[in-house]
Amino acid sequence: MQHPVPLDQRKQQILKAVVADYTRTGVPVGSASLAVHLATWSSATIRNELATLSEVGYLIQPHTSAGRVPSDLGYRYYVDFLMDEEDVPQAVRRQVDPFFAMLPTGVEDILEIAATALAQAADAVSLVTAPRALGVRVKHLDLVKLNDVQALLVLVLEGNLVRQQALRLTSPTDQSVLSGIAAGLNAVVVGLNAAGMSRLPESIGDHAALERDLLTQIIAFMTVCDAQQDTLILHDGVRNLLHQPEFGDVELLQQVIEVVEEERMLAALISAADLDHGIQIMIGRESGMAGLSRCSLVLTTYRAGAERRGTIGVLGSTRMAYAQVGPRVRYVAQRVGRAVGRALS
Amino acid sequence: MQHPVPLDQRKQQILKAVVADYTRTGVPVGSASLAVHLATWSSATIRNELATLSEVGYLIQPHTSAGRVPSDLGYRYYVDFLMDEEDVPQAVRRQVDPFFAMLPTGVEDILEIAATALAQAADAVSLVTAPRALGVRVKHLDLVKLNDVQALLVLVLEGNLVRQQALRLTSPTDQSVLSGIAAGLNAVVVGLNAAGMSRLPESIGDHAALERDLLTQIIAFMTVCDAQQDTLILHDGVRNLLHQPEFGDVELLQQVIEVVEEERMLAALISAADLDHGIQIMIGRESGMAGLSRCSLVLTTYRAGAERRGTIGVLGSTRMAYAQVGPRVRYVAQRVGRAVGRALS
DNA sequence: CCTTAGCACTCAACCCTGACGAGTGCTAAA
DNA sequence: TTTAGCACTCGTCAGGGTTGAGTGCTAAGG
Repeated sequence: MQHPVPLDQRKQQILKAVVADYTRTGVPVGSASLAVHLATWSSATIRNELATLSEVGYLIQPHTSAGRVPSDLGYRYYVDFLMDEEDVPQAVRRQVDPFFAMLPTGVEDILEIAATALAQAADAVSLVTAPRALGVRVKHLDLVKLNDVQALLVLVLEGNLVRQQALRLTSPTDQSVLSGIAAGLNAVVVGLNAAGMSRLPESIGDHAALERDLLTQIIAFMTVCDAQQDTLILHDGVRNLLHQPEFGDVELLQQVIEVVEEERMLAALISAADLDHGIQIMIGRESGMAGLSRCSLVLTTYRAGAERRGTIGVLGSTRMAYAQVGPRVRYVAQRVGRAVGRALS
Repeated sequence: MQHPVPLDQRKQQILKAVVADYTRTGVPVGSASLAVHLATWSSATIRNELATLSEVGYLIQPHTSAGRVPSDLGYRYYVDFLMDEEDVPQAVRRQVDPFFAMLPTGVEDILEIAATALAQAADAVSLVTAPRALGVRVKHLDLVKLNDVQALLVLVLEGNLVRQQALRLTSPTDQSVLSGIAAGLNAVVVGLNAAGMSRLPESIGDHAALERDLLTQIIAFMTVCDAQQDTLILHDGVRNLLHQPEFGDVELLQQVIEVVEEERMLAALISAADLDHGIQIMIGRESGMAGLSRCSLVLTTYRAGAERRGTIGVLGSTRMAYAQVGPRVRYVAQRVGRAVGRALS
């Protein structure tokens, strides 16, 4: 991001008022309507200021005789320097909290609930990724015979994530033998992650070739799991976009829905986000995604325990109420973190 | 459905031509354009026939000087008596088949792939429910200690469906004890469904109260699973609606998306469908769902093995090409059935 | 009796026009 | 430096005329 043009006190106040007005009404805002809010100056003075704000690129005029609309850059300035975040109102808290009052065991269930809750709380499309823990650890494993050449691996990971995968068997093997191997492996691998397990196969002698082969396959599968973890993206609330005037244009809507349904694009976007600083707001073209030129993303992480973290956030119109959305995303993130942490036991 | 008004040969031919034209163009079709297709009669003759077809309710005139559009009833007559189903073109087969070339283990993965494939093949919103088998049988179970008051039940069901659920422990129990109980239960319950298991707890004496308690909870959970099975509905392809002219109206789009995102409504609809006769087509208001008055559903079952069946189908505009969509839904259903059956081993 | 050419009629869609008004930029005075 | 005043721009909206697709009816012809 390039250095923002500095603004004096009055210009800041006016820019802030433009953003507030436009967010509320969705209509380009003119000097007259600003003059009633900012009674200190006349409409003519404000007009002059608006002209310079347009010159430096913070405001845009849709056409000559229209009011001003904040540009992406204008929103950026607003978000970085002017915005006063609002508390999450009681009404919203009371809407969100019940979702987390039920206590499902599976992390996936919690995430699905979180997506619904956030979509409702922020009146936008919600996005949630599964909690990523680099090198998630094994809590328990089991092997179930499928047929002569395949066995099903059932892995219980930290956070009660359950993963299954078919493993190939080099020779027909009874369920009782598989159970024995599973018990043996459990004694060794519990509490280890993929990296921690990588040396284990070497220590198994030739007398247990099958066991070693299975362990190798298990490690490979866990490595894949690690890599895949944040390609899973849940979303909800596309309907919330539809009652916004800017999406009355079906063209625009189409582009946005295409991006949302094509999870890969979102995954790329989310993994590109820099979430070390609490919350990341991507405004309009900042996302670099053509279809989202009129949309903004507000993303944050949720933490469950010290290590596990996932991403949660919303996708909405550039015109969204940033001062409200940010706190609400954080609020839900905190609830999700707590719920996932609880599920982790 | 009430008795349809019978039509003579010529009226049938004209109705069929109206449906074909309107499906292709999306514009109300007039007597002149029909006269070039049906060169046997003049536009005036056709006009007379159109008038009577309107009278009996098979056609609708948007306004006095517009052409005719098929009514729900008109489509119903077309679908029941006039439609010649088209073969699934090679191009579409080549588009669908690769999806099923990959072989994921989990049934859920297959369903997700199927949703994507069908949405593409039918150019509409696809809907897929999990395969329902009344009284699904247990293949394997395992118990993992979570903490002093909870244990995680991992159930592997027929078809390699894995389900997990936290169970309450009446007293602190070691993992080794839980593993012993799991082994004991496995010897008894494998191959049984919820109903088959219902008598078992009585036969366990007081010396194994914990085991009996856990078994009771497992049975309860399986019963819930049975009931929930077809509330899981995957969908894909909302974007396909957007390039259709009839959904240029955002109002309409909003209603449809609301129904699709609110899975409960779809679940009600699908479970109300009568799928014993191969394929069910619900046209417009026939679905009884207000938001879907301009949409049609084409649903069928897929079978994996003798007992398991799920529902798969599409939701699209009433104006969809029924002659193409039906066969394509069946084609994908057949592929899904085969894939799920294979995953079932 | 059925078919069809001809014709008057209807009505949405389109384009043009002028009035309106919201909003601007500029200028000159306070 | 601020602000009142004013000319100007331009999108929006309503009215009105034209166009053209499509109809229903009628009367003539097979």
